[in-house]
Amino acid sequence: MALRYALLAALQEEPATGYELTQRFRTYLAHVWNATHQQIYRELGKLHDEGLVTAETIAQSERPDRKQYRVSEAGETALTQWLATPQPRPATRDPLLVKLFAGDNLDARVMARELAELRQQCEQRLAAYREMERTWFRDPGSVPRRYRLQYLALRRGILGAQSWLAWLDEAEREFPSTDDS
Amino acid sequence: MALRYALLAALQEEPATGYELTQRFRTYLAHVWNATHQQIYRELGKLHDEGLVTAETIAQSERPDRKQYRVSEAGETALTQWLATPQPRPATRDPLLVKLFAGDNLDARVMARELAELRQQCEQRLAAYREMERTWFRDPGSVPRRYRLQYLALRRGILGAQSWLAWLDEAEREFPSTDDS
DNA sequence: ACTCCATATGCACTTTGTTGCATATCAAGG
DNA sequence: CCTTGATATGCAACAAAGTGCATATGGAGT
Repeated sequence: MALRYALLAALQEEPATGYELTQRFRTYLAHVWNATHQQIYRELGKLHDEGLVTAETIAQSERPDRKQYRVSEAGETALTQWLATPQPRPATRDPLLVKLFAGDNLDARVMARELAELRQQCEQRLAAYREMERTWFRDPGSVPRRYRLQYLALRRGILGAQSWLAWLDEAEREFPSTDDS
Repeated sequence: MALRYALLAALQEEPATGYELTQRFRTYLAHVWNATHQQIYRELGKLHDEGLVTAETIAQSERPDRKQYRVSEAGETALTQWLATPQPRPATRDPLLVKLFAGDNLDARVMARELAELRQQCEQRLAAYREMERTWFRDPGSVPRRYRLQYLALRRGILGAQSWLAWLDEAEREFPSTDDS
């Protein structure tokens, strides 16, 4: 359900094509809502059928045609309504933690490698978030509200990554890395 | 995919009925993998069809029959194999953060209420985790490995909840609660 | 020449999770 | 007496997300 509203919100910031939206979801929306291009195109089609967005085809020589979408009035109404509805928290489902419940069948070296990979991923993400923080939100007080809210989402990404790193510090004591990378 | 392995891991700790498993998933597995009883029964059926678990029907007077499942050898093999396979991290999809990207359409009072609810939820969960910590893991060093790993999962729950509370401290500055509860 | 990558859009199939409903018994409380 | 809640198991329909594949062009690198 929320994908469509993520799309509407993104389109409201600026009209875009499916391709551009895909890029936004990969970059500065990755810590908020993940979606593939297939999912995005599919949902944009539905949104269009339901009249929540309008489409404009832009012909290009040298490149495939682009379809630019923008939010319709009905779309804005739908978005506003959804915003006012409290959303249930997403359920936790983490395969890594599931593994911890397998006890004796769990190989410590395999696990250590998986933890190392996770650490790398977290560090990379954290670095990317820090980079965004530096470039766009150097002085969060002077930023207009719209972007201050986005900064809050980014802050969540940062705090989330940090909390995973803190957990990894504990987990790596149980699964010491053999360090044969 | 991971649900079945969560079931196998849980059954390996101790054979159980779908009903008992449902209770475990609701209590001390809630911070690891969420599943409803419908999902659990369905997956147990598949697991049985595939020979990864065996079932024993226990007739009860006064109560509906129970079907107790236990992991078969094939099941243990499948579990071990899965454990050795690195699992991709679950993608972030958070409707609350999506809302932050809607900018001007987002009502501050509505948001403040949603944050308050989230805070309550986090605090409740944290208290529940702390309780588990106290009752089962008072001295983590003296606990056998199998349960030390479960404690690690619990630690993740605790750190996760704390990191959300830290974020809420920041978010509530942007959406001050009117405190008319 | 050939391959890879970016641009640009999509369909079809499968898996996974959600939601509503169904059934049967017993104990406890109003 | 009647309802609610715990015990105990499931089916069916639907929604959401994942995976594989398809197509078309142009530029850059080997």
